[in-house]
Amino acid sequence: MLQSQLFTKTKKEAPKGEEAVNAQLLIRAGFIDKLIAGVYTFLPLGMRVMKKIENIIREEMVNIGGQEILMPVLQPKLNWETTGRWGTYDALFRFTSHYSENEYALGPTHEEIISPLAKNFILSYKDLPVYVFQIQNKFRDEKRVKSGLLRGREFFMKDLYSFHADEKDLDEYYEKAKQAYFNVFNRAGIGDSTFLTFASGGSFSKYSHEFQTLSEAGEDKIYVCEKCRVAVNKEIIEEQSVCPECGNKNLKEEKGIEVGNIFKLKTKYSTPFNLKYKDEKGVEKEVVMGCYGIGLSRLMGSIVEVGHDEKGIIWPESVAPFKVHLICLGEKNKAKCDKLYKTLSTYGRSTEGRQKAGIEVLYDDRKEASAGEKFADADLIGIPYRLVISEKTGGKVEIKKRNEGKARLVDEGELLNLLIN
RNA sequence: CGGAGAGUAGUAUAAUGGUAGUAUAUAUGCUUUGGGAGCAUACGGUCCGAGUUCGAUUCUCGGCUCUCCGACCA
Repeated sequence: MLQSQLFTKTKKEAPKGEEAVNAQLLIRAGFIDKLIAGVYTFLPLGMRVMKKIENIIREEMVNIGGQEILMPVLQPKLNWETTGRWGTYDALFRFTSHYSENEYALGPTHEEIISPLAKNFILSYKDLPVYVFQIQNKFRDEKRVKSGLLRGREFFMKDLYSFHADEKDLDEYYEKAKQAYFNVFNRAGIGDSTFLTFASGGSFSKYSHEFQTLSEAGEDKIYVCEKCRVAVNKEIIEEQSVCPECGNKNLKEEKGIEVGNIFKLKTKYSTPFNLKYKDEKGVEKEVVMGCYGIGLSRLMGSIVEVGHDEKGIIWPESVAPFKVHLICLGEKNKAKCDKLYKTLSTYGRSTEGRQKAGIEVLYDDRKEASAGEKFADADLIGIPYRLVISEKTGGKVEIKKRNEGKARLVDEGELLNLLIN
């Protein structure tokens, strides 16, 4: 991608009044734009990050048997009346059609849609277990939005729903889902600061589990057992002030961002929707359910909260909008830069039928920008590898990682080796 | 939902009951290219409504919006 053609520009100043680091940096660098409080446009850079996060999550969900679907955001009142949540779910956006008396909701979560949907296809024990998920934007009428991408009214979420013949099967799958969630957060680069956290289980389970990323920007108080790398949410600390794994009473108070939540619904939604199956003996039984959510946009904000310095964002390579930021200094070097850009971005594409995607490069080819401006933008945008070609680099290329201070000169062969491995 | 603060060019800021200033961005020209370059010229602004006033961006009231704190939160 040529930076001269990028839709967005960086800003020198953070928007007025915006205190959350993720909001400041993502807006300044041109990843997102705020439309109203808690509602953002994802710009080209932000969209690339979002797609990478999405793909990581998709792979992990498919890996535990998830089948992807897409349910409607626009939903009828009836489904919400069936569970009694039309009147009690405060965060539900509700409205009436201008042409009729029909009332609708914008989906904040999809138990009310997936449960009756599943009735069409789950009739027998032979149809179980089954797992479906979707990735889409959700709407919640939050009393108070806050902290940039961390709590919004419209946000991206992955929600997976599992259907089982009995609780034992749910329990087994729940553990698999837990592991898949760890994989997601590890791959997204925040594994080191993300803790499995025991939280309220509602009326049907003792616990649910949250995945909490330690951050000052977090809104939850959690108590971390450093031995077991698990934590307890403050909401249940009255009844549980010791580590549930090892009994350790010496827990450390921290603030966390809830980046994921897994929950055993059991029959909470199968009952109102009459979601049943026939077992081997022909006896009707209720389907047992689980639900598993990850907020993608919140995850993106969390990654920025965890990975930044005073100059800008430091993206983990797995979710960075580009792998390489190539900076060309001086018009005299343009031909050299163009050539390297072409080499990198087409690398491996046509060699002996191997299908490689090429290296993702943002090429700062802007004539008018000064060296300082280009460096400042590179630091702000936070792409993992910065390459520079200038008068000083001679026949070589300077390479510097965003999270390291030192730059060094390499030749093209070494460069390719570094970037491919 | 309770409380607090704030709305002035694209962005960030200053000032004023009487012609709204600066920086940056943008446009043009020239110079410049290793840490947000220089000179010149140009373009561009007081959230909405009502009230007070000869006159309101400024004062008063109402509304809307944003941010923060708290409460709430599958």
